[in-house]
Amino acid sequence: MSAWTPPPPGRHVYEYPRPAVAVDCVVLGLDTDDLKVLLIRRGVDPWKGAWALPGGFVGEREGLEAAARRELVEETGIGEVFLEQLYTFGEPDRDPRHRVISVAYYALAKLSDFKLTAGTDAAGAGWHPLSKLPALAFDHATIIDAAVARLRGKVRYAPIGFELLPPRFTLTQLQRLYEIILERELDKRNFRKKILSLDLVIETDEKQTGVRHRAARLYRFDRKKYDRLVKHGFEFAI
Amino acid sequence: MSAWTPPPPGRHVYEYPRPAVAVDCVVLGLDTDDLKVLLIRRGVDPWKGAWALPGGFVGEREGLEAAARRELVEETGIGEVFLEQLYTFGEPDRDPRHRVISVAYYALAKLSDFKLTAGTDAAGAGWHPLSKLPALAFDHATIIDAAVARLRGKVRYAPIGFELLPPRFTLTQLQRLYEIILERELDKRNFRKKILSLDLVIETDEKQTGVRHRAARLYRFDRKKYDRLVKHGFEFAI
DNA sequence: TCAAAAGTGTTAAGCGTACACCCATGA
DNA sequence: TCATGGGTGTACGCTTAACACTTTTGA
Repeated sequence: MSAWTPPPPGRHVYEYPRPAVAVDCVVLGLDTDDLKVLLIRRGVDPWKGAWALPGGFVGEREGLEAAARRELVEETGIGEVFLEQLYTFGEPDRDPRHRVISVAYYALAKLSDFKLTAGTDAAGAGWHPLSKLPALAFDHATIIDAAVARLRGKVRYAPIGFELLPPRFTLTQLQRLYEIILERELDKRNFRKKILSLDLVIETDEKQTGVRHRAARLYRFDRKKYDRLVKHGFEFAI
Repeated sequence: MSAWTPPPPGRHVYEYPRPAVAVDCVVLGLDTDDLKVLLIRRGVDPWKGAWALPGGFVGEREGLEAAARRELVEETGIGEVFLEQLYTFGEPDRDPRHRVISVAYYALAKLSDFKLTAGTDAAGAGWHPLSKLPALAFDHATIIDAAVARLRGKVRYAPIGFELLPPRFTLTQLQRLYEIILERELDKRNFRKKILSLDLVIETDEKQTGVRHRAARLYRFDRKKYDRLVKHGFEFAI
């Protein structure tokens, strides 16, 4: 940036070839027993017909996160989700035709809010388990790996897991969430003790419904309290 | 693969003005009792004469990290340092004249290897303590904040602190490093116990020199062993 | 009444924390 | 010999980890 020099006379900076700038979104959702990622089917070349991350080019006067949210709504109908910048991918040959730099974002969605059909739907969008992803366009498999690594790293030190659950959840659901993301089993009693000792997950007087065994109590995450504690130096940790 | 080709005639995405893509580098170094950042003086408008991060535009067929390393060498003479992508800043108005998206990197340098004069030198580069930064060009103050936050967060879970020290260091130097970065005092005995228990910092038979009190033993970080442990699931933590 | 998951306490080991004095060295 | 930092151990409290049975509910 600091090395920018004015374009020489007679030429304008816009005459130089510049990379195109895109955003791509890795939307992760939690299913019964695995994480899923939302993919769309590409309708145009290159990689026509392949599965790809939702995304697209950044508008001329549009912020990066704004572009990511716009693409998410346009291509998948998803709005109002947790969205965070992940990494910027800019290898010169990641797009076979011309230089495209992609600012990747990852989003955490409550799967229940976005029930697409299991594989593919009319709009060409579908949830795919991370364990069996189809062939993906461009370097999108790498981008997904980075998103999952970020989630795994961050879920233990930040209360982002709740973004994957409905507003009211059982402690067992929460435990399953950590087990799925961290890929290891947790002890039920120790988990509950730990979670409840943080005093950020508070019990409601509601119970689980539509279940054919003893109904569990529903809890909710107290974000206001969390925000307050963070201001005083509190650090969340599981 | 294929080189960039000029836009074909007619309506095409490439006719639209595109953001320029730059890289900026936050180079952090550890001084006796604070962290310093390497700034250069801008020679051109906008912000002519202001201090700014080293950086510049990404070449047409150049990777992002490659661009960051190139700018670092060109503008400060620094090569061969720890360098990691930080965040991409793309607010539409961050550059007053035209759209520039900047992929920020942060680097950790051994200050001793790059002794510039305390404030400014001939080349217009200088180390500035984070506690009294001059007025900075563009949103560079924000970028520096992000770099420091990343360092603070990461230093506890990854052995990146060593990048700020010479290859042989005393345990007191290492402790000071953590104290400066984390902004809190640590207990000497507990710190040593903890560090040595990780078994990644190993004692050499050398001693500190040029010091007017008892010379401390020098240690080194065993990166090979660390890499080996990481493969088996080990997690570094201070 | 059975199947399925909810809910609940105790103990032992390991880890973090607090704390103070003698030692080696160069000026 | 003095000033400066180097180097060392122990005790206490808290956190983590291991572990199994009873309860509730709907089918």
